Amino acid sequence: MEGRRRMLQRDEMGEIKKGPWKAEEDEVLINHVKKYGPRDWSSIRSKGLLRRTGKSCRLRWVNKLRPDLKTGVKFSAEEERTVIDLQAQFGNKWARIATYLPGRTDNDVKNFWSSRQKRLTRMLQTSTPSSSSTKPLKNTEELQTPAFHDVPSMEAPKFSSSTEEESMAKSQPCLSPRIDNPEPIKMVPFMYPTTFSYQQYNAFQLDYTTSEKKSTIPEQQQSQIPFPQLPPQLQPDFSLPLESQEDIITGLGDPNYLDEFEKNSGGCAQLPIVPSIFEPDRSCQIDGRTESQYAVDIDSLIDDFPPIDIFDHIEPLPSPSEWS
DNA sequence: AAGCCAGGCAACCGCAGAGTA
DNA sequence: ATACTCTGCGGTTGCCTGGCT
Repeated sequence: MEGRRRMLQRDEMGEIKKGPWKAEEDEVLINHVKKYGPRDWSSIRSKGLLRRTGKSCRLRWVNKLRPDLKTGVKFSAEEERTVIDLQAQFGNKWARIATYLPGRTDNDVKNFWSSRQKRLTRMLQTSTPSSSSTKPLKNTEELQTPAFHDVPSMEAPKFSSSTEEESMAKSQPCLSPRIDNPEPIKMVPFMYPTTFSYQQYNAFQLDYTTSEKKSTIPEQQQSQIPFPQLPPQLQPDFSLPLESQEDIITGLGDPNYLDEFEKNSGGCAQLPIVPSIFEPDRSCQIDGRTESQYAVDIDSLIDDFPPIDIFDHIEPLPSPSEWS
């Protein structure tokens, strides 16, 4: 409210104008770019063409007026996958990520990502009643990596130079798999590593039941439940290539996977998201060197399912001695 | 019909780096 | 070497809209 009043005051005083752009202003801006190209943004104001700052003009051009933009088109499943993959590699380098998505701006990517994060957060919060739902998030770090600090980190493939990295990325606009591999994709058995304890596994068991529907199985009996059972829609299919299995795990195979996940996982969705990350599952040649490829990298996992404080609700399992 | 809420989006702000006088 | 300007980036905010109650 205060901002809007300030904005109007400035406007009336003939100072810098802010807020939504009018069609006439767009027209002036487009004409300027036609004449001089997309630069000298500040001169637009100094010449008295518009009462907008150079920054504002540039932003308007880059995000809305540029001719090659995909305005009003939702992110496709492919684009979504690319963003997820690149975000895992580059972090929040939206401008850089946007260069791999024709017609998308850094703002688009940023907005897409934050919407996605919000949505995931909401999903997890709805599914984790009591303490966590009322506990405000303090910072982004808390949002991202609560229980992974002790997990060995998986790094994206190393490149010897930024040029190499860039050329790789350019030749692979959709980076899954990230690197050209002439070999057919290997079938990877979906195995639980022997060093991975049941308790650790259980930490990844996301309970998507509501508080009402929450399991009432006594702890003792829980320990008798056979080792992780997946609901049919999340069962890995060993006949599928790795990527498809990854899709099952992350849900990326379905463009509306979040919707479907939200709808269908009314029961206890157990996501076998851990095992495949512990070992490189394919390798490829880069300039004569062998590079390991991971099915899922830890960062993207974390980002895909920001656990927030879901671990607050993991009840301690009975000790092995209590197992019958 | 009105109110609430979440999602989508546009735009602003602060900061940093590059270029230039 | 320094100050200034321009440009670009990432984070954040606030408005609008549609769906739901």
